[in-house]
Amino acid sequence: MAKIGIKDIAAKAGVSIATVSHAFRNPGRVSEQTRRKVLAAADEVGYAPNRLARSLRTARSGCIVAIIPDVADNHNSGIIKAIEKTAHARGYSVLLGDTQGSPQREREFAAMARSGQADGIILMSHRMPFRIGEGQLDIDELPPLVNGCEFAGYDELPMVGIDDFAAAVDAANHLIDLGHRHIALVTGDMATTSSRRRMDGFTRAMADAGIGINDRLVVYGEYTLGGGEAAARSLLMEKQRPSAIFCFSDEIALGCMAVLRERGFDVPGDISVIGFDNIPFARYVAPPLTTIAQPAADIGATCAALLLDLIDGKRPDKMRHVMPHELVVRKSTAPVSGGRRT
Amino acid sequence: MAKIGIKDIAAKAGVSIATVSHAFRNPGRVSEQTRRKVLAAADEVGYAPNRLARSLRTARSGCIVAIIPDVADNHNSGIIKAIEKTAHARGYSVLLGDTQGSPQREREFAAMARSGQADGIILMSHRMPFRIGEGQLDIDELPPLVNGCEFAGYDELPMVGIDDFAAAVDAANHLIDLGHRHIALVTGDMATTSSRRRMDGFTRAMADAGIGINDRLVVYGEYTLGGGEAAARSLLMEKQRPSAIFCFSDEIALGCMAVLRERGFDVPGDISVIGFDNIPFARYVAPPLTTIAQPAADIGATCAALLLDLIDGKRPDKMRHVMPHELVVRKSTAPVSGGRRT
DNA sequence: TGTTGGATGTTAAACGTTTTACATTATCTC
DNA sequence: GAGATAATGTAAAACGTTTAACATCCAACA
Repeated sequence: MAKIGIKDIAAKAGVSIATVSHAFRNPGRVSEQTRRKVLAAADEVGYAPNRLARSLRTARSGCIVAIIPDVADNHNSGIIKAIEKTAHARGYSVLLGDTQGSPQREREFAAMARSGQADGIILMSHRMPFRIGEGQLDIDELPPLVNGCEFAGYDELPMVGIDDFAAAVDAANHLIDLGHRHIALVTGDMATTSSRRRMDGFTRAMADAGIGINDRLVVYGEYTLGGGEAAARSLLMEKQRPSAIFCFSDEIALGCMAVLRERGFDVPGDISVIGFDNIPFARYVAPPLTTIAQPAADIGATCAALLLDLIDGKRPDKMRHVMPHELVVRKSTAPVSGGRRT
Repeated sequence: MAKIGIKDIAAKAGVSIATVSHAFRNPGRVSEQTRRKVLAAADEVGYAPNRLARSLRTARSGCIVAIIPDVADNHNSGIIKAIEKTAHARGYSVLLGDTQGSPQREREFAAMARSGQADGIILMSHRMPFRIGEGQLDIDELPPLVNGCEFAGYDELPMVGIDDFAAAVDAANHLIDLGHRHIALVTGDMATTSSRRRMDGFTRAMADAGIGINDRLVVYGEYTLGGGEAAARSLLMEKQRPSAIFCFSDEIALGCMAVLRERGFDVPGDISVIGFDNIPFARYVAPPLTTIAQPAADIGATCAALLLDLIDGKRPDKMRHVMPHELVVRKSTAPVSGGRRT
């Protein structure tokens, strides 16, 4: 059985292909009787209209591409799940653009929107994957694009994410309020705007509290369990031991906590640890992790909704969508212990 | 600037559109000189060939769809990451088919392969999303499809996954060897073939050891942290308390361990817990989780490689690809304690 | 010198839809 | 019964590529 197309259905139902198309896409344009005839014929042979042909004709692919550094990251996967969900609800499919941080792959995925393969882009990166200006693309000629969690440098693009600066301030203040003075920092990739803003927030909070930052206690890591692990090891080699560690992600925090435990330190008895993201695991680990909650599902859903609106030609009413974050205090942070004060 | 197409490039370079196409797709068919001319023209205006038109003409979309119950699940996300990686390496994109277990959505995603939107399917479900036989599709008319981790009931389809039966036997024997007799079981969705086979393996191991299974100690849960949590709560209400719990996933295990801890039970002192999957977190939690490791990355990569071969018309040399599993003994299991023997 | 054949380029027909513009009826209004 | 209007169907032109078939040119060869 060769591939069946609209022609076959037309022949089978004894009508023209235009009528078949109308029967599907445009009921009302065709009598109820013929419509049923067509649908019956289609159903009988299991006809599925060719999406490519349709998309070509209508210049709408029905796909969006989500450009994301790592699907396997817990926070990311929560976001992308929400993206997929809302996209699907509105009839769109999502192409998975896992880049592993490679700018080249970011560009490759972004190019899908220029080749018609996708109608828009959710970009969870701080890099603009198109060449803008100077004879190249103009900023308002870009395909529909929304920036998720990161800022690619163009105010003309909608972006959704939390206020990383304020969130970091909250995290730092929590530690400071508990009496901590020797606070270590474990960052993720500092190329990202989110990490930079968190860093700024931390710096500000410390300054406001009149606490100096010990450079030897800030380690520039990466957003993984292994990153946290390595960071903790290096931190423990310092003779000035921190009484608290602020980690830029929960995965980092869990990595840290594992080596702390292994080395015989009690969390939070000896060292407090605060994470970031509030991934589902956070409340299940021992001790349950104090962290800054990000509304991953909302972020993803908002990104998708915004993008689809953009595709539909609706200008968003505001460009910066800052979602609420929240300090979630659990058991991994505690007042600095008098005995161990260093 | 209106959308630029092959015609514009042809005009710009002073050649026919056929030549432009050849210059890209088929160098050698065109002189080096004209080729450069064309590429220059294309580059100047940033021409990107329309993928839809190409796909329509060549009947190749360059996409595959990965049908998976939940991207946010740690084990799944590892698999899909590998799928994306190998697909990308071979020039394919992956459409994300997160189904949340809905058969309807499974069918919707699968339909993408019938409508030309995707060239093949990786199906991580036990349900066949097409109607086979009885006047409908014949089994060898299916789009290229490989079964990942689950078995949809057709030996004609390649499948890749571990030997769930043997893996469950290994897990059970580990517990049995440690002296456990009152072993609880927390399953995931029992509709899946993987869960069933694990159940069979467990049953067999227990039978072989001459240990009766206490029905009150098997709880039919779901593959989530919350599932594990609920299961543990119900298990602790039994007067016959288990000395060990075999969980069908690490997430379930971590959910269990959290409530055990909360209720004052020591793992593994009071109760041993063994998981399944060996997600990255497993070795970072406290206590580090004993589990059955699945080679998630290999599974994903193999699925993708197999599918792409299938698309290229290569018949796989074997249909059943059973990947190695491995018992990873960490600290969440221990010999049954004499004192607490119930 | 006429023939062959490779190298290079072009024409035009697909691919399977959607959609505009038109044709044909049927129905209504006066 | 004429004319207008609505309802329904169809022909054909797109959409932007790829590719088979054909055309031209020129070097090589007998």
